[in-house]
Amino acid sequence: METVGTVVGAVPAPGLREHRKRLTRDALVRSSLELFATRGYEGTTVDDIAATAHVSQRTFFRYFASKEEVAFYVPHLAESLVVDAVRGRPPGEPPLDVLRGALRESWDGINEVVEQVVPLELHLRVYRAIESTPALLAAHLRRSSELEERLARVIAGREGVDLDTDPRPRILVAAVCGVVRVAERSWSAGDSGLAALRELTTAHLDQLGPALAGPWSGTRPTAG
Amino acid sequence: METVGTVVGAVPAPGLREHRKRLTRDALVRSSLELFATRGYEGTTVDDIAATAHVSQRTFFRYFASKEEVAFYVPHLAESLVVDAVRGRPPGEPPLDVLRGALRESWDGINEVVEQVVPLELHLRVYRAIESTPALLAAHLRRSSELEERLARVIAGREGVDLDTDPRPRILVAAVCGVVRVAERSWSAGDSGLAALRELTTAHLDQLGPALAGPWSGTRPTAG
DNA sequence: TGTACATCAGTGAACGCGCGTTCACTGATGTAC
DNA sequence: TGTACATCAGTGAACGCGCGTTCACTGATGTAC
Repeated sequence: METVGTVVGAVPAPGLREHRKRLTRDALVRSSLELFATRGYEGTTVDDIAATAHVSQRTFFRYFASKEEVAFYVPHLAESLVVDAVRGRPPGEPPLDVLRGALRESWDGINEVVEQVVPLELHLRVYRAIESTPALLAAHLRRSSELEERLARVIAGREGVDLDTDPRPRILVAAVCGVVRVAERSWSAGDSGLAALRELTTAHLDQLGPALAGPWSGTRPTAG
Repeated sequence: METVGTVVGAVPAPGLREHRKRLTRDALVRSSLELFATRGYEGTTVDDIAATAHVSQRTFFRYFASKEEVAFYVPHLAESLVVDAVRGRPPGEPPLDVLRGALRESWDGINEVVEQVVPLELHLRVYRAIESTPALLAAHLRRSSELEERLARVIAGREGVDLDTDPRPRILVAAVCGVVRVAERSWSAGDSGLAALRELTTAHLDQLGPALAGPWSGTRPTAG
């Protein structure tokens, strides 16, 4: 059943012990997400997760410091890709385009990384549930604000400005992430897939300028 | 010691029972904030709060559904003022100016409302601590996202656009609130008062345009 | 290839803790007459 | 003004619950020789 980097894999042989750790950890993540998706986050206890993954509760806490941590393991992986993408944008590119470009080029990589741990569809079901689960939404927003800080740091570095005296990096990132949040939120209300989220995000980003410029034309934004 | 709308007050006589309820509730809020400010939020139990306010733990839960709720009682009051201010802006004003104007004119009212319940200085100490207390920060951000939704609804109504099909109200609000968050965050890192937060917020809002326009001039934003 | 030892993933059981709830109750405030 | 009753704020004590921790332990993997 498992094909996680066997002999043919391009990654260095992990050693039996490391290999088992990865199996255990992925089993915990998968069990968690399956339970969250079916019974809900609040309706799932750490004991449930451990039992479903066939390990002791004690073992769960060797891998994850809290129930929250396992819930955001997959988003955590995705975030690193976005930060890396920002770092890799061509020098001289205007900062707003840097963020937009980095987001656009991250999607496929995120897709891949997620699939290595859990079925993408399962991740999406849980990701959608974040919005309607107060504890998860709160944690998600707090984590997002940490991501914003990381991104602002990278942007400031790229642009050669001082984050302590120049508020523009944090302001830019806050505005862009705010828009991304709006897209996330609208998306989670429906039942469409990742492609829809992608399109909604870029469409919303294109509306940032028009939304700030006023007064608006009475009926519809500039781009359908 | 207490001068909460005595005989001379403009508000209708509250009745003895209602009056006592208010005293109890305010005592709970004040006790909470004092404990949060000294021992920290995590270091304070609901039993501590009840004991300090000289009521039973049972009574605490008659007034507040959770420890989180009492922590955000004062911000909750302030939010209503901002929403009302948005509603009261002159018709035809461009939406970005509506938000900026509403924020600017809310400060004094917030000040007053807060002082009616707890000393402003105490509120500020706790408000500052939000940023460094993961559980509080998470709750604050989730609550802020609810406020954003309320604001977007009001803006959409004012502008006569449909919130379900036009993303601009939510996008505008998200961008502005994102910037306000950045100001809050910087402010909480220092030890200045409410006036400083006020100035920082407006200054940051003025930087929203420049931050989105790029590439940035190497050294400093347009306005110091 | 084989033996001896070190490391460390996993165990199981028990516990501390604080949140929030439930129960049956008391006594003060409000109201009807 | 006085009495009878209704309402409802507050009580106290006990509890359920799940998170996250602690303890002393087992047994598999890794390594040195």
